Amino acid sequence: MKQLIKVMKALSDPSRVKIVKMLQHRVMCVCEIQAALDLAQSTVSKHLRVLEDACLLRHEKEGLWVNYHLTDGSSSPYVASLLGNLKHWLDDDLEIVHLVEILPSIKREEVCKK
Amino acid sequence: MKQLIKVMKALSDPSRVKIVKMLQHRVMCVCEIQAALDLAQSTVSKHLRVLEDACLLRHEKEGLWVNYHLTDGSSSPYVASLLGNLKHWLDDDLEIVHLVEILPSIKREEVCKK
DNA sequence: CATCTATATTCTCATTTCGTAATATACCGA
DNA sequence: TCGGTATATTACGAAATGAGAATATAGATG
Repeated sequence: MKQLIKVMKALSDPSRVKIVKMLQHRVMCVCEIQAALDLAQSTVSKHLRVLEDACLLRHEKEGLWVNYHLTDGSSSPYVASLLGNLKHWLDDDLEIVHLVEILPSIKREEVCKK
Repeated sequence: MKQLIKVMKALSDPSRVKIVKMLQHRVMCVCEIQAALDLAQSTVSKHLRVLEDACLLRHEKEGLWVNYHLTDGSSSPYVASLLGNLKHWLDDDLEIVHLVEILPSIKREEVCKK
């Protein structure tokens, strides 16, 4: 039960769902996600932690950057099903469509170094 | 997006998930659910409202009683998928197993009239 | 080592959420 | 219509949540 609740809670926030939808298209670092969602860096960092704690994401360090990507869902049937569903859910949501559209223009070399 | 978040939030609380799992087995009125979960009546009533607002439940009046039951999921793919998944999810969860076990012993004629 | 940069953590505040008790409402039966 | 019962709604407190600012940490580079 605890694990299910953790996954459901993780996916109960629009920003976090948007993060998942973006990561379906490519690996992203924190500052790229921050640029896409227009949130404070600490806010993004915390959202990522919640998603990772629910086993929806993983991260790998690449120098200064930290790359986040979706997991394969092998940690639990909840994660597998929901990540599977989210592959098509919201694909016609206007906000998501827009996010995915601007995704190619968000490059870490340009977005960071403020 | 809003609809998805509403469904996810509705299923982000253990008590509400328990209600869904019980309703898989039979229709229940508020006082029966209250007896099963050992919560205040107002608490149960509010949980039911959240679930119904997310289109996971419906209710029908039967005299003084209000019978709650699961929907068929036709309101949205989110509801359909999650209700579908919840048909087998948690079936081996100890707390859920226990709830389902005591379910037959909870009868409105005995449980109400305090 | 000193410094810059990307990220994580901490602090604080506003909002939401979950719970109960108290009250209001709806419906049944006498 | 009156009393009783089941449920919904309201009021309110404690705890969790989501946001940003400020600070700490980690890694790269000179």
